[in-house]
Amino acid sequence: MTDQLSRVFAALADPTRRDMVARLTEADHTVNDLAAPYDVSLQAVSKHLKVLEDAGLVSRTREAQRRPVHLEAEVFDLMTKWIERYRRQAEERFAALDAVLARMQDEESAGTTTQHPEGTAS
Amino acid sequence: MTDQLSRVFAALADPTRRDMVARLTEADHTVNDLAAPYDVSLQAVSKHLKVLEDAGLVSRTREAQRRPVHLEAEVFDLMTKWIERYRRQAEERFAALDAVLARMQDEESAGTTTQHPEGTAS
DNA sequence: GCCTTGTTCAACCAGATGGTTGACAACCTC
DNA sequence: GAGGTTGTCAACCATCTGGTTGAACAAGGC
Repeated sequence: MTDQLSRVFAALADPTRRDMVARLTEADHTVNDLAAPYDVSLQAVSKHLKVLEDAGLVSRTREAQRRPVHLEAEVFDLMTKWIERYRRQAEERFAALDAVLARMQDEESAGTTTQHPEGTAS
Repeated sequence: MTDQLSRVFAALADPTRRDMVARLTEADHTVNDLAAPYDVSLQAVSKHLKVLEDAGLVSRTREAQRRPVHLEAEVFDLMTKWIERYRRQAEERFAALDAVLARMQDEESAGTTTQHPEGTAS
């Protein structure tokens, strides 16, 4: 799992980390700050932050003893680009399929052998 | 990791699974079909498919001995909704921050005590 | 009924992940 | 410099993950 896209997806696969990211969209936070709502050790939170940092989702600077955590929102684009690309491709394909089905339906009701009346079908 | 959003992110955190999804946007595939390009056992691919299925990203039907795999593209929306929500929130915050900084810069150059000439600052 | 094709289940293994506790580094304050 | 704050590093542990192999199951084809 070396590529960044994988790391970003993996980082967001954890609810705690997603919650951290959500909170970081509102303001920068220190580690203690971030850890407060969760019922885990500070060290565990520090580990989560490392995962987010390795994925490029956050950055940390130094400010006296504190290490404020800052969201790097541009990384979201990596994901949305991937998702949108394949979503579009899938939608085009499904649209084409629907068109084919509709044409088949038309041909059937303009029809050859079938004997159901045309108005009752849902 | 019980919630679906986590499962979807986790499912796409693997390059092999992302590639499968990408190929499934073009056409449905059987398991054998899907497995062909990868240098792993059929069983491993079957496991990957289980992960994708549990995440709701694909569905499988039966067709003679075959088990065609079909992409369920709507699940993408789950992710894009999450991402877009927080991306927007982050962008708004950063924009507000930029505005504050700009105002501070204005006030400074319109200036009280500072004695640098107004036109040289980048 | 039996063989072939397509797929999954079960058991196992190495390595990653998420958590813990304890030590310690870096920095402010007194 | 002693002492409190803030945060990380190291070692350890249980569980999950992605892979393997071998056996089993399901649905036709013959």
